[in-house]
Amino acid sequence: MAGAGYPVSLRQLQYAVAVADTRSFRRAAEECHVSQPSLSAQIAQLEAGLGVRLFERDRRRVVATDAGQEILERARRLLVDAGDLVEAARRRSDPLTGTVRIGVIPTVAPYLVPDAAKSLRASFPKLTVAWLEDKTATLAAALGAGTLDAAILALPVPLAGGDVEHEEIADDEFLLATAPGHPLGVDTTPAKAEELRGARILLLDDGHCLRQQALAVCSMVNAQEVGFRATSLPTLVQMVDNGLGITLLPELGVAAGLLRGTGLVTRPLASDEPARQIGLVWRRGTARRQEFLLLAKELAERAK
Amino acid sequence: MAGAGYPVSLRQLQYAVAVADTRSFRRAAEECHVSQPSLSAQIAQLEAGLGVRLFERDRRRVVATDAGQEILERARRLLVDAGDLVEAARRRSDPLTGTVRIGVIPTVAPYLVPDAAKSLRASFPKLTVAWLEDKTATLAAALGAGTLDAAILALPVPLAGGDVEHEEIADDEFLLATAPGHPLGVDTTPAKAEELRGARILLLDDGHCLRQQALAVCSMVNAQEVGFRATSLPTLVQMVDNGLGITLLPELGVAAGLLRGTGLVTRPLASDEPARQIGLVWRRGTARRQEFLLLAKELAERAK
DNA sequence: TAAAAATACTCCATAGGTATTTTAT
DNA sequence: ATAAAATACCTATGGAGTATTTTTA
Repeated sequence: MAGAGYPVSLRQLQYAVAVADTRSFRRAAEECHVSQPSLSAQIAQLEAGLGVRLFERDRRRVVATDAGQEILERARRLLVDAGDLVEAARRRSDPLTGTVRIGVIPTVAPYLVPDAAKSLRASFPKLTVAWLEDKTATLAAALGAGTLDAAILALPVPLAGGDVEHEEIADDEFLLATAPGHPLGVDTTPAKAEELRGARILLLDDGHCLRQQALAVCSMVNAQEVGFRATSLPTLVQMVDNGLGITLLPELGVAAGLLRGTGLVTRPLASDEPARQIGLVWRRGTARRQEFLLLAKELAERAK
Repeated sequence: MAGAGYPVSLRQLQYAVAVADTRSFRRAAEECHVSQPSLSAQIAQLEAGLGVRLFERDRRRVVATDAGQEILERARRLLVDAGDLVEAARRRSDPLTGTVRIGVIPTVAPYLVPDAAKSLRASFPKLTVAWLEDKTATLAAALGAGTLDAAILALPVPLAGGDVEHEEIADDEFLLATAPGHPLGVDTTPAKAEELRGARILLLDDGHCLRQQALAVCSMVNAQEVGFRATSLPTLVQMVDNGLGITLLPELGVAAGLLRGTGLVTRPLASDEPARQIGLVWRRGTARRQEFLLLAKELAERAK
């Protein structure tokens, strides 16, 4: 078991990952705050220790070899795990303290974060939350890379690689939103998907997961999407208010005042229509699992 | 992403694990081939870097603190992963070479290993296999600890922690074995479990997984186990030959000559009775996955 | 030629060693 | 009294720095 010690060091792996990320020894050295020769030496030593060339150095670019690809992938995971180990120790000496980086998707952030931040500050005064707003794909990547501690996403989590756990925060139902006077808005009983058939539907831009989820409702009845798309929920609301069509809005946003200042009318969807689940997601093995469970509980309270 | 570098080193973690394993700084130092003060210094530095005390040093014993328990667990995983990374590089530069440590359970080893070793030597001449015979629980632990590369076990794998993959090698059917002239042995048609009702059954000692699997067949019909147990299959065969009862034997052993020199009679069990599956198991993330797939294929051929 | 990585060397921070002290039973 | 870990202090390996050369589009 003891063997002869590992012929690699975490620092060397860190440097190698930086080289892979920046595709340059010089830039990697900058990023790691060491001189280029120092970094070169460490990479050379790493390659010697492993008995394998990791990078092919061409004149104007550095590319990972086939073996390098695999080693780098393992190195990234190892470094994330090492970070988790360190973080675990920090948690031990002082739990619910320090800074936690949480990503939130744009269709949830404005309607949950302000309230949540206030509530968390009250419940966990020593915990600082750095909120980050971005689309699902970006957040998922950051989570895997260890630059994000947790993320508030729509479930199920579409994470390519990487082992994650989650805890549900809220069921976010869709509401059918129409301009005042629109025929679909007169009735106030729950709307069946059937009623959308042939209606002019406005949706969010691509890249928003909310778009996919709304499409799932629409596609069932072949509803007709109009030719242009909104880049945010407030824009979408404006467009509907201007009579360009109808849309589906998340209850969470509406409850948080998304419709303030407009004349929009909403109806719930019939209960058999799909709702989207919002959850708090984190890397399995994170040091802060306990905290995230508490956080999720607190957030679930707030979402009601 | 770059941050300030990790305040821990693989070497420090190695030392810490050695201390946890030996429960002594002095013995850990020996195991790591360094002086005791050197190791003490590294542990102190590690504790300082993590901001947490890992070990409680009492007069005559060293015990891991609560935090130490968790950190050590993470450290072990990290070191295994680091070993896999190094191994992955080695594989790259020279695949199907070197030594691979494979554990085998006692009820399979004598009947598969001799043949398999010969066949593997022919197919992969540069690969040396170090065979290890032990019970399932021991092998599983060694696999998790990284002191074993793979194991031939009965499926499903009863691994507590640790992520493993497997590939099936063989379906090992049970044969009903009786002393010559025993009423259950006259017929040669497949035996129904029903027929075992009330019979005096001989089984292996505890700790052998084969015992559990045979019990699964017996318990269904409430067969009666005799008061003593065999410690190995050959002993079991002798006992049956001496008329102490009947038993269930794995086809694999019988095919390999387990009954040679005895008068035992066997009948297959009816096809709806459970057979045990033998598989090759390895840690997920091992560097040698490709080799193990080839190995399993080769072993599956041999098992026929 | 110019930009990037490799080499040459110097320096110092630190892992490791030996000798010794402290501590707890 | 004794066994084990901590401390003191010295050595030397190797990681990091600056200056320079090599390499190749």
